[in-house]
Amino acid sequence: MALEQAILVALSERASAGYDLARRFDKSIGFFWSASHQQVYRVLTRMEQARWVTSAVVAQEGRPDKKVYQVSEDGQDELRRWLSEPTDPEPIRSALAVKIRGAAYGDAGAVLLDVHRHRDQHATRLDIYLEIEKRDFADPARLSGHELHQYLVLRGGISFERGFVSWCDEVIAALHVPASKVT
Amino acid sequence: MALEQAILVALSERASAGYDLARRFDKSIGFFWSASHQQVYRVLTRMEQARWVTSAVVAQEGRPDKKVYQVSEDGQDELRRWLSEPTDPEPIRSALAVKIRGAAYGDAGAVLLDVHRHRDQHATRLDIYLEIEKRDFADPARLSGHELHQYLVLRGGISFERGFVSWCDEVIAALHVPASKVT
DNA sequence: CAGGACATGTAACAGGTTACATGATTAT
DNA sequence: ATAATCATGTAACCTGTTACATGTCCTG
Repeated sequence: MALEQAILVALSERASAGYDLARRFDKSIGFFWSASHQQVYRVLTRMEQARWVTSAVVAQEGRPDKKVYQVSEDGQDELRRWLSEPTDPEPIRSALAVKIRGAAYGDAGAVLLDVHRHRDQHATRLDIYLEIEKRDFADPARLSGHELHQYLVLRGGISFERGFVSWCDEVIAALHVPASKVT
Repeated sequence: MALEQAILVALSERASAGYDLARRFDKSIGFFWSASHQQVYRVLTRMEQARWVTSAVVAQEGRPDKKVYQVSEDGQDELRRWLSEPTDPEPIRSALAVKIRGAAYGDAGAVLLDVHRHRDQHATRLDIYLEIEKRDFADPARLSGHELHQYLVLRGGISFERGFVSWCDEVIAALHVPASKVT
């Protein structure tokens, strides 16, 4: 129910073809709402039928034509409506947490290895966010409007990734067999 | 793909009927992997066919019979296999982040209100976790094995909720129109 | 000439949500 | 009486994933 709205936000920021949109869902907007290109195309078709977006075919040189979508007035209404409505809390699904909790029923060492892997992935993601923060939001005190909003979402990502990494470190510290216990 | 394994972990901790399992997915294990009772029943049926679990009907006085499930040897094998396998990162879907990012295209005040709501929900959840920590894990240095694992997962929840609340506070501080700007 | 980027999709399936259905017992 | 708790499900639907399909152009 919210991929539609995420697309409305993305298209409000910039009109795009399905392909471009799908790539934007691999970064930027996709950092907070992931979607595959198949999903994007399917939903875009549905949204055009509902008249939330309109499309215009744009011819290009040396490349296939593309269908550029933009938000219609109905789409703007819908986005406004959704923004004013309370969101219900997202269900949590952390396979890593399930694994840690169940580690005693299998190879706890393998689970620890996986915690390491996730730690590294999230640390990498954190670095990307910190880069973006440095590059695009050097002076946060002066931000306002849309830029401020983007910055705040990025801050959420930074805080989330930092928390994840430090949790992994705590798990690693607790489960990594200390020398005193090996004997 | 991981509800099966979450159920295997839950049933390894304690054999249960579908109804009890479903309730445990409303708390405890459900804090990290949510599932509705319909899902639990459906997957349990599938798992019994795959012989990962076995069931025994237990008659009760003054209450309907219940089918108590327990993990079979095949189920234990499957859980061990899954625990040794790398988990891929969970896709992130935060409708609240999408909302904040799109706040400029609608009523930013309503979005702020929703941020407050989420802040409160997560603060409540944090309190629950802190209560559990105090009650069940008073002396974390002495924990080992399964109890330690449970504790570490709880620590993850605490860190996540704390991070969420402080992110909301940052958003509220940044978007709450300061008196100097009202004039 | 092979591989990757550009561009748009379809089809089958798996996973999750919402609504409905049944029936007993216990507490208010 | 009525609602809540115990207990187990079915059916329809929506969302998301995986695999497949097609064709052009540009770069190495």
